[in-house]
Amino acid sequence: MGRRGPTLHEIARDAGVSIATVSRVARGVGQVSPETRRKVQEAIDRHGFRPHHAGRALVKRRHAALGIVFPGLSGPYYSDVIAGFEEEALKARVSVLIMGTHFLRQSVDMVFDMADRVDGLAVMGGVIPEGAIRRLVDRGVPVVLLASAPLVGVPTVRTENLAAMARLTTHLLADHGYENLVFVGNPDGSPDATYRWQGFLQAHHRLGVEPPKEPIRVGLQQSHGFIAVSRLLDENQRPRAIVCANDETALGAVVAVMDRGLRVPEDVAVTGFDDISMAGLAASGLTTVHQPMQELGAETARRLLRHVEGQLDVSLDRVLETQVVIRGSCGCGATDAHGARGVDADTSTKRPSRSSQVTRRKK
Amino acid sequence: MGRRGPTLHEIARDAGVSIATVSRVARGVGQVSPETRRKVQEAIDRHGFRPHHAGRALVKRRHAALGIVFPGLSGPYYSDVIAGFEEEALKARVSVLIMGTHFLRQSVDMVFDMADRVDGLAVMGGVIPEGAIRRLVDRGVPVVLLASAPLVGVPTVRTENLAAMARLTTHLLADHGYENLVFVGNPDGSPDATYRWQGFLQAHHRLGVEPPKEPIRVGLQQSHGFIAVSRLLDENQRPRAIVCANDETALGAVVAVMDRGLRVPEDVAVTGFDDISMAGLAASGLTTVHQPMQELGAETARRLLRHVEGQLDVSLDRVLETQVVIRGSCGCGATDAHGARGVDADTSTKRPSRSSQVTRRKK
DNA sequence: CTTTACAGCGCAAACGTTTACCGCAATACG
DNA sequence: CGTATTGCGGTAAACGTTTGCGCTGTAAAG
Repeated sequence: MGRRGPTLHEIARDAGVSIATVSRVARGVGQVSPETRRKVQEAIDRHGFRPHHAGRALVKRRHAALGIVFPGLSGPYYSDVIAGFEEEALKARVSVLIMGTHFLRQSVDMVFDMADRVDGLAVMGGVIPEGAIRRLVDRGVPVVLLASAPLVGVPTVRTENLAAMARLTTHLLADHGYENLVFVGNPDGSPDATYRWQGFLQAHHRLGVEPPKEPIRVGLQQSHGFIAVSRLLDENQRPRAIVCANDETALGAVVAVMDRGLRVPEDVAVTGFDDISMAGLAASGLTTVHQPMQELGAETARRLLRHVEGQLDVSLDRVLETQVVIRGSCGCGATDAHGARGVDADTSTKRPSRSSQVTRRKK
Repeated sequence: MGRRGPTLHEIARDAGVSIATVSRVARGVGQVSPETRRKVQEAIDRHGFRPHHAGRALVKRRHAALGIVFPGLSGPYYSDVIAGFEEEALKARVSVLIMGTHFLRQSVDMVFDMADRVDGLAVMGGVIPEGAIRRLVDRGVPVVLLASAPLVGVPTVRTENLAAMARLTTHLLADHGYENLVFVGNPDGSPDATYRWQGFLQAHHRLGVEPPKEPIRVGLQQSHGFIAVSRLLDENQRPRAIVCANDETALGAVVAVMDRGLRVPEDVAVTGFDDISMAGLAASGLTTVHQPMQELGAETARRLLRHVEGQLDVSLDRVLETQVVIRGSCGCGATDAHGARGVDADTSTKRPSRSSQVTRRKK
């Protein structure tokens, strides 16, 4: 166990120079004669020398790594955010440490462990308590919050949730004239869900419609949507439309509805949020809100990188735009079956619909 | 920029002891009187001391980190494998470095960079050339191959692809009596695709049926399946069944078929591979092969951990079982619409079907 | 009262880098 | 021919830990 490969000293001995010279040659800096450089380079190649990361990190006081913390790791949402984050980090030649808290209590400790081996940390909203974030920041750890409610003194990157959900809900209420909507999702579960629930409420209030007292509080996975809606229908409380906190629960909801022999959207309309790449597939295509998940990750990485350099205003709160995407599951143009987003996004038709600021997307 | 937080020295000075004692107290080891321990612990708490990772890594010659390398990062497949890997690593209190090569040439260098800062590396099959793997191993880097063709001297963890695909293809050929099958996927793209193509061929040969000369060589994303099948149908070459290399392309294929006004499975049957959680949703539920992706990641992590400890037989080639899952898209029981796997897997009915070793799954 | 044992803790040597500083030799300049 | 200048490259001091070793002093054993 332990170290593999040669050190500066061995190369130095072999090449008959000092370790300083080897270090200079290896990094291609400093004043070294072509002659010496060649000789040293040969020794480096011969031994396959590569500098040990820890030694470098110690003296440079940089880990050359960024960390990102999520509640869990599986699911299309996380993977897209991670992909954007990682790609941007790689460009800056910085490694990415990843962690899912899995909702364990011990996970806060693990986040602190992680903080000790990276230069900066991206933390998704809601995964660890605010107090822990504060302590991290107080320790001097550069932190960027991701999809989180803003916290004073901590830069944030997120997407617009509230207004988008309000527009989507308004579309159901005003354009379709649906009454009796339900909301599936737990507002206390994550900041995203909180804002979406608020947008749902806001739309009702603006239109003078009484919203449901309570959302159906379940998690964000497909199975949660399925179970919640199955139960709802079994109780013979059939809503006209089901507004889900994200696409995965919405897809679960669609299955549950169809499972009871009902049709989407004729009997029950369903909407989602996120616009994951599968959203175009379900039944007649899921009406949802598009948010740029990959860009969310990428922007977070860029900000974090700047934060590490001390070049970021910590009061930053970047809000990325989102867009309502109308497909079939809300009841619009049922003939536009299964719009295939992600398949050919460039040619997707965007045109104003009945409700302004709403994009209708087909094929 | 650089270091934040106090060092052993500052705590030692403050507590009036030596750094050795502080180190011992911080780690809870060695002989320290209760009195001293208390005093030092107070100083540690007061300053919020946490040991600097690089210092420790240097002397312990351990990074306490594992790396995992994929071609890309987004998509349900990777996220599940990663989730399994990460969870297992976390249990061992080891960090996870993640990287997507994005099919760039420079990525091989980056893999070597990564190798310098982890204790072991999991590499997905096909992402970097075999020669690079060899060099990694020669340098003494513990490597475990993931979903790769076996390579002598390098432990491998993978899932059974060939036989499963042969069973699935046999089901289409023999049980359904379909002729004129096409295969969508690039056998040269990844080891998984290679084995699946071979299984497809094997089934044909065993039944004495002439297989297609060539597969339709496209990538593994949904859009690739959509485009490939759209083109195929536009050329008026309608196959009776489309066997896809994975679920995502299969889902793309389903959309393409429906887009032409054709029905799945009545006009064209479609099958996938992987059994991602969305597979239960598409149209009448995707017939596919279930493979334990999360377990694949977890098992890889466990093996890698043992490899790092020098306790792993490098000739290991672990093959995880897979299972054909029959849903509606192959033409079986069209009334079983949209089996919702993942929703309630425990209650899923498993019963022998016409073709042995095949599981029929509904709801 | 002397020896032995051992708990408690400090000293100092690693671990493998980077880099400020300095000395030396060769060149340029007056 | 003496003096600045400059290019090379070596010396050594960090960076922050862990840990083998050895020195104390007190307690137990003889």
